[in-house]
Amino acid sequence: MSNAKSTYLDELNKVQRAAVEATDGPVLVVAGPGSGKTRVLTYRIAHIIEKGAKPWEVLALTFTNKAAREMKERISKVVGNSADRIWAGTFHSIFARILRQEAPKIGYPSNFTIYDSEDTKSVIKAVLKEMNLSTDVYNPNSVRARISSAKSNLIPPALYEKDKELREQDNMAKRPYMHEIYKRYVARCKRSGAMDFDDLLYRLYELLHRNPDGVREKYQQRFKYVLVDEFQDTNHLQYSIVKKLVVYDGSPRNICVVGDDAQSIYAFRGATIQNMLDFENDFKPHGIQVFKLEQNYRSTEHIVQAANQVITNNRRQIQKEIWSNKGGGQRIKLIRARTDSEEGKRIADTILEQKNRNHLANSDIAILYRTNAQSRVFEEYLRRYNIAYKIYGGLSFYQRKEVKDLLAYFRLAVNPKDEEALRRVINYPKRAIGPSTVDKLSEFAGQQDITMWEAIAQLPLTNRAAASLQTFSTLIKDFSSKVNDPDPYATADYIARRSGLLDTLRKDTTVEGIGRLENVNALLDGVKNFSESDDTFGQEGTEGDEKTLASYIQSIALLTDFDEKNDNGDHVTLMSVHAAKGLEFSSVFVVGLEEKLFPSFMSMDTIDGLDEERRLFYVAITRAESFLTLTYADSRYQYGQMRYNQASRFLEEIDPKHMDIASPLGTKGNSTRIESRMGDDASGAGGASVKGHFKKAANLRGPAVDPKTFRPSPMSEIQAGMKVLHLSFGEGKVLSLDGAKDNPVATIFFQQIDNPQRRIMLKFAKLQVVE
DNA sequence: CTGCACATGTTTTTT
DNA sequence: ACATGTGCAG
Repeated sequence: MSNAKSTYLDELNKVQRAAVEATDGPVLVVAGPGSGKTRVLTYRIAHIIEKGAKPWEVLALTFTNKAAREMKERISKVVGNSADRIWAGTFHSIFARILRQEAPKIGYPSNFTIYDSEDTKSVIKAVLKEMNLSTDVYNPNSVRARISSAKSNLIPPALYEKDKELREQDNMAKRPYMHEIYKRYVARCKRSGAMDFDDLLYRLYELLHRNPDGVREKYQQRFKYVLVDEFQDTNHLQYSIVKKLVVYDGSPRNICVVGDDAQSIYAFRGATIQNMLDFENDFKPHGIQVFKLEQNYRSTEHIVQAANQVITNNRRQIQKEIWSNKGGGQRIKLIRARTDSEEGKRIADTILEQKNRNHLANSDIAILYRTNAQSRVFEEYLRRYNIAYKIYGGLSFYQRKEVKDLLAYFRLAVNPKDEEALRRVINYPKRAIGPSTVDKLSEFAGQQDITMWEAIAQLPLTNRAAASLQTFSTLIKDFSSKVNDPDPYATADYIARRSGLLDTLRKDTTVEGIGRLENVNALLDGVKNFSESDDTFGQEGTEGDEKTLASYIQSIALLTDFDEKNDNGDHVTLMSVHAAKGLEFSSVFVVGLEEKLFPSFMSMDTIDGLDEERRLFYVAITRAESFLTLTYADSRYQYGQMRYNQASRFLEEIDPKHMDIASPLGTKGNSTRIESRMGDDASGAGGASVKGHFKKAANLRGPAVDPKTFRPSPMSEIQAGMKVLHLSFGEGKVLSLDGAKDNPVATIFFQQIDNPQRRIMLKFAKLQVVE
C-alpha cells in the first residue's frame, strides 16, 4: 500500500501534495491555469480511498460530463475498478439520480421528465399566451433568465411575490406580472411531472431542507467526503446544497473545493465567485486549509506573464502569482488583418508555417473565437489549404429538431403528462390537429387544472378534431404500453415507424432532409447500443440494470455530446473560448480581438461585464503551451453588414516586450495606411470634441472615459511629456517614447489606476491628446 | 388547417 | 446572413 502511495504522491509538487494529503476538514484549492488541478483532484480522491474510505462515500461534483468522465478515468488508473462506485458526475446528473429515488417525497413522480432550455422556453410562451401578455414586453428569454435566477437564489414564487426589491425591479422593467408568470410556470412544470435544469438543483435543495423521512441525514451520512471542481462556476444554489450535505452537528466537514476566480466565465448564467470568498469565511471557524497552486506547467513565460498582466486589470481577485519555469519561449505573435477573410488566410498560412517549421500536428493547434459565427472564414481557408479541422460547438446532436421530435414521442410514452412533448408531436407528423384545437385543449386543461393529456379524454368535442385526437390518444397509449418492455430498441423502432415520423422524413429528399433521416437513424442506433451495452454511457440516472426505453431517455436527458468520444483524428480544433476551458494546445490562435467583438458589445458597458470578458481573454491565452497568436481585423462581415472595429483594448494590456508584430501582408506602405486610417478617425471627430468631452461613467472602471465622446488622436501626434486620455486607464502622462520606428511604444503614467506605469504600443493604443 | 411571404433579432453555454 | 416567428390568403 505504501508502494502505491509513493507512486502517485511522488508525481506532485509540494503544494499539490499537501492539498492531496489534507483529506480531512475543509480545504480550498486555488488553482491557476495549467497548475495540475485535475491531477490534485483525482489523486486526492485516490488518497481518500487508500486511507480506507469506501468509494461510495465519496461525492465528486463537476460541471460537464466530459470533466466527470475524465476524472473517473484518471481515478480508476490509480485505484482500479472500484472507481466505478464513486459518486462522481455533474451536479445535475448526480442530483437527478438522487431525485429519481426520492422525488415522490416532494410530490414528483420518479419517472419525471427533464425539460431542457427549449422546453422551458416553450412553457413560458404557453404561460404568456394564457395570460394574454405580449412576448415583446415579456421576452421569453428574459423571463426564463429571471425565473432561473430566482431559483438559483432560493426564491420560490411565494417569496418572489412578497419581495419588494424584485417587484420593484419588475415594475421598473414594465413587467409587473413576472411573479404570476413564475408561479404558473412552476405549477405547469409540476403538473407535467417535469423538472427543468434548475429544478434538478432546486428540488434537491427542497428535499434536503424539508427533510421528509430523515432523507437529509441519509445523504449526509452517505457522503463522507465531498469534492467540487470548478468551484468558481457554481451558483448560490449549488453552494447551498453542498453546505446542506456537509454542514451539520458533528460533521467532519470533509469538503474540498477547487477553483480559479480568474477563470470564472459563467457569471452571465448565475455563477458567482462570491462562493469562493464565502467558502473561506464559512469554514474558517472549522480550520479551513487553503492551498494555492501557482506553478504553471503548461505555458512558457511570455504567455504566462502576458496573462498575469491582463488579469491585473480586473478589480477583485484572490491574490496569487502564477509563474512558469519553462523559459521565455516564443513571443506572442500579433497579426493585424484588413478584413475577416484576410484574417482567415493569414492564420491558415501561419498554421502551415508552424507545421513545417515546428513540426506541429494538426491536433496541436486550436483556433479560438468569441462567437461561433466566426468559424466560417477559418473553415473556408483550412479547407482550401487541405488542413483537417473540426468545429466544436453549435447545435448538439440531441438538440436537433428531428432528434428532439422522436425523443418527444419516447418522453410522451413514458410520461404522458409531459406537456411539452405532447405539444411537440401532437400534430407532427400532420394529423389535422391545428393550433386552435391545441389552444382549446390547453385552455381546458388550465381551467380544470389537469394535464393536456387528460384533457384529450375529457374535452367535449364533436368535430373532426375529436376524431383526430382520439387517434392520437390511441397511438400514444399503444406506445406507453411498451415502454417497460425489455427490448428498448424494438420499442423505439416501433415508435419511429408507427408515429409516421420515419415516413415523413423519407419523403424529404433534399440534402438537409437526408441528413435529418440519418440523425434519426443515428438516434435509433444509439438506443440499440444502449440495449446491448452493460453500462449506460457512464451516465447516472438509471435505476438498476434493466434496459427499457424509460431508462434510456433518463440516461440521455443530461447528455449533450453524442460523438465526443470519436475525435481521435488529427485535426485543427475550432471552438469558442468558452468551450476551450480546461483544454490546452501547443499552438493557439485567439482571433477577432476587436472592440465590440472581444470584448463583446453585449458586455462592454458594465464593469462586471468587461471583467468577465477579460477573464475570458485570460482563459483563451492560457490555453497555449508554446505558441500564441493574437489576431484582429479592421473590418468584418457581421449580421450581413460590413463592420469596422478598433483593435481590442485587451491588446494594450499586454506589455509589448512579450509581443512580436507580424510583418503585414502587403508590406509596402502598410504603416502609412495605419496612420492615415487613424488620422481619418481623428479628423472626423474634429477639434470640437477634443477637449473635455469625457466624463466618469459610474458603471465603468474608475477613471474610465465615455466611449461615445472619446476620439483617439493619430499616433504621430503622441509625444513625450504630453497629457493623454485612455479609454479605460483615464488620464496619464507620457513619460517616454521608444521602440521601432513602425512600432513606437510609449511609457505612460496613469495616476488613477493600480499599476500606474504602463508600456503601451501606439499602434493599438487609443489615446486622445489632452494637452 | 396549411403554406407562404415578410419581419425580426441576433454572446458566450452546461445541464 | 440566417434562422425563427408572425400574419394572411387559400
